[in-house]
Formats: sequence, structure tokens, C-alpha cells
Amino acid sequence: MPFSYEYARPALTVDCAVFGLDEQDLQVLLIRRGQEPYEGRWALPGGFVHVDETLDEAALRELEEETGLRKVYLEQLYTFGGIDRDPRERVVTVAYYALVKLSDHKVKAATDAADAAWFDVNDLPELAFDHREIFEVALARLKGKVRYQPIGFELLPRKFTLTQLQRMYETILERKLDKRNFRKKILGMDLLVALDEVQKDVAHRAARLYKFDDRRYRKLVKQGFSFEI
Amino acid sequence: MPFSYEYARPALTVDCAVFGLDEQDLQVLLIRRGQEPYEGRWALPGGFVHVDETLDEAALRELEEETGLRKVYLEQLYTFGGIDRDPRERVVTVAYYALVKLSDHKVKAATDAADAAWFDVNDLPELAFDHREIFEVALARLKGKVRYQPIGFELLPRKFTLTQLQRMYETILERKLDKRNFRKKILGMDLLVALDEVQKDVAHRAARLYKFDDRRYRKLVKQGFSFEI
DNA sequence: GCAAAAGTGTTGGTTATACACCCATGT
DNA sequence: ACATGGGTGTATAACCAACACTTTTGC
Repeated sequence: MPFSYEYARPALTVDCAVFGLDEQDLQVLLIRRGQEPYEGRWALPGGFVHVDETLDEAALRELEEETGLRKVYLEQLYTFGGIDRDPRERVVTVAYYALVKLSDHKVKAATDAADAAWFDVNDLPELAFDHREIFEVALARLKGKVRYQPIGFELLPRKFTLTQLQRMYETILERKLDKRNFRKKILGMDLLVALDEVQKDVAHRAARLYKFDDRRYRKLVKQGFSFEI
Repeated sequence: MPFSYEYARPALTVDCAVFGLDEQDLQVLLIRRGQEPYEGRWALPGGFVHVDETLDEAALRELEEETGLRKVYLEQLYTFGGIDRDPRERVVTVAYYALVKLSDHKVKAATDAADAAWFDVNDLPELAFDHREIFEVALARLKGKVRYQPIGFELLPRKFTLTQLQRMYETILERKLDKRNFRKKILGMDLLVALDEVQKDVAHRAARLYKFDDRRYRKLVKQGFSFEI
């Protein structure tokens, strides 16, 4: 045991609640544990923080190692420091949440990692450790933050229709929005760019595609604009 | 060195930005460091997390040890994990912010602790480590959160006047509010209880005192109410 | 031609903002 | 009597919520 300290130190880990949006549902990515404790249980992806990497780096590294995901939107959530979180020893975990465009990543996450799968947030299996609690906090944060920061776009493909956008909000916020009012509001913010392009392969009138203009968003924020759904 | 581990572990600390409200200004509580590194520099109160205490417990313990403060409003802020935060070794810190009623605590903090002092947030000395950054994040959080959660009351005495309340918001948000509109709005929320009591020892008409009704607030929240200034 | 979703305005109610004077109290 | 802050109402503008029909497209 080459590393010794004068006082006992908690182990430090990162864990990550990764959200993705299916056609109809909000989903979260879980991995199945291969070792004790909680062997065979589903858990949030995560692992130990190396001494030479930042917390963000650790979260990104673990995500890639365990699920194959890269370049996701990642944000620190909360640090969980309960004394008996882990039955082996004291472990403090810095929790993150991530948002991914399922359309891009669906296949990868299912194949690259041995045992990773998406679950509907309303139908989760029992989770290892206190991961259920971490998940609840992450979901609450997502629900809160999506209303006043334009992070929801991270769940959609780069080009999306207004109906997809509206459905995303309806799914996360768990309430219906009025189509006309929604369109008025979101277009009025002047954050979406209408593309010269429409949906393909749909059995009805094809909707116009839009993209989110991040550069413009940041400019508006500097001028005091604040996003709100 | 009795504690050995297979892999190197970062040290884990807590640090705390304590805010108080003077008649005119928002202040933050700093302590002067007695040891290297940064000996003699001002810093946020904080210290190492013991292996048998939660993070919240560590923050409260350090606060009391270093500043004499007890029973403050405390909330986890963010965890800072930069690799070179501390010149000695890798230290990850879980930052908190606290709000105290200066009226109650002013003397204590100045006497119990050898070298603790309140500083105007707009006139801070150079701080040790990355404490300036932690402070900035804490202040931003306070400014953001005070608008949509009734945490500002933690900075005022239990009994306060509407003018004190308004000044608190004006100080934190750094903008003027309209007196009549402010009163209409805050009284309309039905969260304040008018006491049968007025200010004493003032050289003008004495203002009515109010208190915040926390029980009522929680009841309203359950019914979907959301606080906003 | 029919099924399915796209796209589009108006009205009424609520909420936010701007604004100024008289009142009570202590010195 | 004067200085200081306490306390109060109204009118206008902006925003939000409710609501239904026509258009386009693929089959």
C-alpha cells in the first residue's frame, strides 16, 4: 500500500446521471455492476477520481469507459457525503448530470459497453448505493433548470422541429403546453434559426427544421436577456 | 502514517462563504491564515473533512471552530477540484455558503475567533488559494437564488420592517426597487405576519415590524406556489 | 379523399410598471 | 416647525392564457 496519510481520507468518486430523450420518454442510462457490493444491480456510471485529473475530467473519462459516450453536455450536480453510502468504507461522490442527443448515441451506448441500457425515468429498477437519491436530485435539477436555461436543446438533434422542441418540454415538465403560445414565445426570443430544410420520410406535411443559435444566445445574455419557458 | 491506500487519494476539505448584511452593505466573513501556505492572507473559513462526519457536519464544525458561528443557514454550493488549487498537494474542496443574521452574531464573530472579520463584498482583500473564485460563485448563487427562494430572510433579524426587507433585496440584487410595488407584491404573497409591534428608538415615525411565516410558506409551496421577487 | 400533423391571430384577463403626496414621530 | 422615513392608489402597458380552423403532404 504505497500511499499513506496522517489522517484517514474518504475515497472520492464521481457518478453521473445521463439523460436522453426518446420519441416519447425521458430516459436515464444505467450500467449493471459486475462486482460486489451490489453485484448485478443497476447503477449510475461512475468511478474513482484519479489524483491527477479534475472532477470534470474524471466524470468524462468514466462516462467514456463505461458507456462509450463522448462530447456530452455535463454539469456538476451535488456532492453526496453520507457516512454509510458505501458499505465497504467512506466514499464521497461528486455527482454530475449529462444530457445527450439520443439520436446520435443510442447505438453506441448499447454496444460499446457490455451492460449499459436506457431506462424510462418513470420505470427504474432498484439501484445500487444511494443512486436512487442521486437520480432524484438530478431529475429535479433538470426539471428546474430546463425552464430558465436553454439546456433542453442538448437532448434534441441539432436540427429539430418546433413540435419536437415542444414535446421535449412537455415530457420533462410533465405538462401540456399550448402549441400557438409556445411557438410565439420561443420564436419571439429570436434564438432559433429557421433552416431551408424540412423533415423527410414523414407521412404528413413535413415540418420546418430549426437550429439553436448559441452564439446569439450568449450575445443576448450579455445584454440582460434571460431565457424562460 | 497509519492510513494507507492502494491508490493516491485527494485530501477533502470544506470551505464556506458566510454572508451577512450590514445596514448598508453585503459582507462576507474571512479569517486570517496562521500557517503556510498563504500565511497571513485572508481566506474563507474551512478545513479538512473527518472520515466519520458528513460534509454538512464538517462545514458546521469548521464554522464554529473558526468563527464561533452556530445555527446558520447553510447550503452546499459547488465542489472545486482543480489540480493545483493547493500548492502542497491535491485538495478537493466542497464549498458551502451560509447566511447569518448579523444583528445576532456580529460581536461573537469578532471576539470568539482570534482573527475573523467581516468585509464588504465589493472591497475584498486578496484571498488565499482559489477562494476568490469560490466567493464569486457563492455570490452569484446568492444573487440568483434570493429572487426565487425566500432565503433573504436569513440575513435579517427575525422581526424586520418592510424597508429593511426591501433594502436587503436592493443590496443583493444591486438595483433599486419601487417601494409601493414592492410592498404590494410581498404582502400579496401572504407570507409575512404583521406584528403588533413597531420599531423603537428611531428619530421618525416608527415602522411596523413583520416576521416571515415559514410554516405558511411550506404549505403554499405544496399547493404549487412559487416565490419570486 | 382521407389521415395526420403543420401552421397561424385575436381577445380578455392578469400582472408589472411608473409615479407623488400626506402622515406620524422625534428633535 | 422641520427633518426623516412610513405608508398608501391609480392608470397604462406588457404579458399570458385560452381557444379552432385551414393547409400541406403521403398514402
